[in-house]
Amino acid sequence: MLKKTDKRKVSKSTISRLFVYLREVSKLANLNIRTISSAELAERVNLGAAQIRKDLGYFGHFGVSGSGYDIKELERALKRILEKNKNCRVAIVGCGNLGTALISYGGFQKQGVEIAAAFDTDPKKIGKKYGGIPVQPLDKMPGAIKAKKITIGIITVPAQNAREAVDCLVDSGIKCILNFAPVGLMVPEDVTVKDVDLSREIETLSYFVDNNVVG
Amino acid sequence: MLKKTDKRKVSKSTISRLFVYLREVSKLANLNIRTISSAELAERVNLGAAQIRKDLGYFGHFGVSGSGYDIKELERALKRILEKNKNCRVAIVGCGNLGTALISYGGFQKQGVEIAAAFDTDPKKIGKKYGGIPVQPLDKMPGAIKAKKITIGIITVPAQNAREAVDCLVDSGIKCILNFAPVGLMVPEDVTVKDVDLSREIETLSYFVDNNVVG
DNA sequence: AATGTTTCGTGATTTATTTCACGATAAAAT
DNA sequence: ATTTTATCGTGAAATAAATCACGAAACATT
Ligand SMILES: NC(=O)c1ccc[n+]([C@@H]2O[C@H](COP(=O)([O-])OP(=O)(O)OC[C@H]3O[C@@H](n4cnc5c(N)ncnc54)[C@H](O)[C@@H]3O)[C@@H](O)[C@H]2O)c1
Ligand SMILES: NC(=O)c1ccc[n+]([C@@H]2O[C@H](COP(=O)([O-])OP(=O)(O)OC[C@H]3O[C@@H](n4cnc5c(N)ncnc54)[C@H](O)[C@@H]3O)[C@@H](O)[C@H]2O)c1
Repeated sequence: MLKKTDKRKVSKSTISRLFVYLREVSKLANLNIRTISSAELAERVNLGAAQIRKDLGYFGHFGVSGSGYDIKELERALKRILEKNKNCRVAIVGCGNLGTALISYGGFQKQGVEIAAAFDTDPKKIGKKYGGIPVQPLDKMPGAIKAKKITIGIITVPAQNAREAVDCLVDSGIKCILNFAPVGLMVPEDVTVKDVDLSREIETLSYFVDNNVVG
Repeated sequence: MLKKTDKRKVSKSTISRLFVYLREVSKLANLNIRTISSAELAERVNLGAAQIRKDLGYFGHFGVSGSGYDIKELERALKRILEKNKNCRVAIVGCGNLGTALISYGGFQKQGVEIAAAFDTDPKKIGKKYGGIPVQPLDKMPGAIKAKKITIGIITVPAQNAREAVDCLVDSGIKCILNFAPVGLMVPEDVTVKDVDLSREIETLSYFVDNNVVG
């Protein structure tokens, strides 16, 4: 296992891929398959075999030369690396089209992601429930975030309100934000923002369609 | 301007950032600001100034030494590079939580992205309309895609139905797919798939929260 | 007109990420 | 027991992307 100080040497993309491996390996475990080679796993997740071996290599030796990886063992190892025992709790800020779609999505639970609170400024929405989660006003945020041990904020408010949403999350002690609003957000050094810009994804794809270039 | 054959030298990330620059520059144009330096623009979009200059450099000389970029001119140039005059039409496959959120989203229009058709297999959904778009069965897809000149397919069906959705899109002539289902999709060589894996984004973020490492 | 200041454009450099390639190892076969 | 085969783990090489740094160009000031 990697020492704490070495963790920053493992790239974000590696970690992100480990979740893909875990997902696939869990699927295989349910099918009662015993072992898998890096090449077979690579095929299933559309990645290179060397990539998989290298990614795993940062954390230890999980495979057996000649026969590949024991699926149960690999699953256990990945769960340990990714701390998938520990649930992660998130708050949704902005209960519109997208926010409510996320709240209503059943798939997060299975991945250990719990939507633990939802916020909105619209008085007509406050008090409503989506997927059992009541919509609260912003001034309840600091308390709720602490009480529910929420560590991630998800911003699904219109771009022009994103500033307010971020400030409120940061003031509530949140250090990690997933932002769907199409604006660059300025945050303190110790806060991480990951942007998901869906319009941009589509536009970028469309550029490559029109130019017949595989991106 | 870059020759057609050179386009594959421009990275996907560069193209993706150009859309960000365009968005910001359009905003500035509306505020009647005349010029901006790469450093100021960089600040606004949370990127490096050199990055911006380099990205633009692939396509021509748009700036003026000493005074920066003329905003109107840069906006025009970016629109030309990105062919933002040409609208891009997409089809949504799977009108559940996420699919309908996308259909109902007003922001795509502004970015020149038109949702031109929607499909589902659920008989209860077929015929319904979301944001004015009627939900059609899968067997109408090839015809609708050709008739509406749709070039991008968006997959918002459950993972276990993604295979069917992809096959149907590919058979309808689609070469570019944005996939929200958390599965690796096998497609022919000439088809591009961009995955948007929201669970994975959250999980990856959460890993870095817990480990106090800024990703 | 000369001088100082700003900012671009871009080759060179650095950093990050992926892929290659092969020795080592373990299982299977003879 | 030896050979063959499969497959890992990983340093080295290749590729891709971001950042630096500086000459040249344009503007501003005196
Ligand atoms: N819906 C989509 O498919 C989609 C696609 C791409 C991008 N986005 C982006 O995601 C964000 C949300 O989109 P949407 O379609 O759900 O918008 P929406 O208008 O349907 O919902 C926004 C919600 O945020 C609430 N809100 C406004 N200011 C707030 C604040 N300061 N604090 C808390 N809540 C606040 C509003 O009351 C509303 O309920 C937008 O930034 C949008 O650009 C959405
Ligand atoms: N909703 C979210 O916030 C969210 C978050 C992360 C990932 N996702 C992923 O996005 C996808 C959609 O999620 P959702 O919550 O909207 O699911 P959903 O169950 O609400 O909707 C899925 C829709 O697809 C339709 N469908 C099923 N098979 C189909 C087929 N072969 N062709 C056309 N339509 C078909 C269903 O009838 C249903 O209307 C899933 O793969 C999910 O894992 C969703």
